[in-house]
Amino acid sequence: MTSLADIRLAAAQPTLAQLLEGQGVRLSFAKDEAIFFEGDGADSFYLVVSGAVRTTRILGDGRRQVLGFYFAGELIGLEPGKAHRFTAEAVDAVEVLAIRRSALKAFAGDAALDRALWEAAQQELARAQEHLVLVGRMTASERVAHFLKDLAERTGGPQVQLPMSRQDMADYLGLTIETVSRMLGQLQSAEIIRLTSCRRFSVQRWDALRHAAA
Amino acid sequence: MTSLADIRLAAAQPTLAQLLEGQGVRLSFAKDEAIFFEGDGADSFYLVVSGAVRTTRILGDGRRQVLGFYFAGELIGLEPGKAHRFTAEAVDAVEVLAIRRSALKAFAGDAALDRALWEAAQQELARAQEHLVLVGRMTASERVAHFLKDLAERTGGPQVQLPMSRQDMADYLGLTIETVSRMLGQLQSAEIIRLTSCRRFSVQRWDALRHAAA
DNA sequence: CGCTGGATTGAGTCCGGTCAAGCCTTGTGG
DNA sequence: CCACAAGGCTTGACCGGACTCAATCCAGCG
Repeated sequence: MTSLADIRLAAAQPTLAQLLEGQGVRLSFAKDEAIFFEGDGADSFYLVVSGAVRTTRILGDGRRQVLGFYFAGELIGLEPGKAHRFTAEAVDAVEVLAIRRSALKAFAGDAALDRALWEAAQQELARAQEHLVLVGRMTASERVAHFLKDLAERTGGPQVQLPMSRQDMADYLGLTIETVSRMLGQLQSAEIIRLTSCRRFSVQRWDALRHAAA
Repeated sequence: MTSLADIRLAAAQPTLAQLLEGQGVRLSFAKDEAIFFEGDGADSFYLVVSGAVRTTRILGDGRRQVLGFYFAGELIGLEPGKAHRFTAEAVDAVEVLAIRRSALKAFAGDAALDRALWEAAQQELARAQEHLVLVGRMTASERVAHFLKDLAERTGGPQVQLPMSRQDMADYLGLTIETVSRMLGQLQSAEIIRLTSCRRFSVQRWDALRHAAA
């Protein structure tokens, strides 16, 4: 059910999902399937409809950095140039809306869409910068705590699902799976979180989690 | 002297500096002076005219991450929201063009400017992501080599100036000044670079430098 | 020429990585 | 429905690269 307040809010700041509704092509991807590869022609944007997507860069010797995780309503493919600068893969079963860049050009002059894209790009930059501080200057336990806090805040519920593997988390945080596992153990011993399964947790003490994330 | 080719190029892809020429207010800052602080209202963009600027984030306990260095022709202040999310400081003597965001709105519809801003934002995102890979997954020597390579490529000349201190470099790379110093020493012993002074170097073997940067 | 602050160098420590073993969950096939 | 296999996760022991602390060097500047 949609309230009047919701309608006003939507009118003031329509989301990308709303603006792009009905546009583009719906595509499905299985767990670990690639949506696009680094080097592929970047002729489309992808709006995540459901599931989780990771973007990654692989170095010659196999080292991997996860640049980001994307959930429903988030946009992938904001890149300069005509080739993708990283790979995007489905973390679990994923549905996306693929929108050709050329199709967007047809909207030129749509102020609401322009504005939403501009905001999304700036938001994306802000996230990359936060991520940089995390990886550049925080300890292993701070990184893991920060990651869990972010995820819990994005989700909202008391039980938080971890769609990604330990390897994904480690490569996102610039750590190893062993270190991630140990830090999770520590946070649990400190009764800050509780791992109800290895892909699901709940926050026991929010203040302590925020403090641990520094 | 401006050739016909230059004019055509400028017409095809005018730079931000060209588009904003004559706009805004020229400001000067002394070494280490702040252009704006984290938390300040973000009502302007700043186009660097001369000198070098660093953007930084400081954590509660004094740890610092340098998010980026900006040189002549580059734009600072692409941020969502109305408050700056980091501090910008002059690395050496700096001149900038301060342009009110509201003044830019007056240009709405200027397709060339819109396009240039959009490109700048995407370029900035790409740089942040490269930086993330550097800090998240590269060794100390790779980080330093990569930094020197980037700087040398941006500069062009055989002699490259380092406007920033070792502390700035360390905080950009997620290392300590001692480690930066040691890695510089190693690169010099390997005859890949030559430090003509501690703020100036030249590349001896480009292939080796690129290789060391992985 | 001496002062001062940044840069270098050295010695020792520690956090996170590596290697290895074992556990637990999930899924599959008898 | 259970046995088993396989892959992901955890745990432990040890190692090493980068950090810390400290002494010294050196360049720029008054």
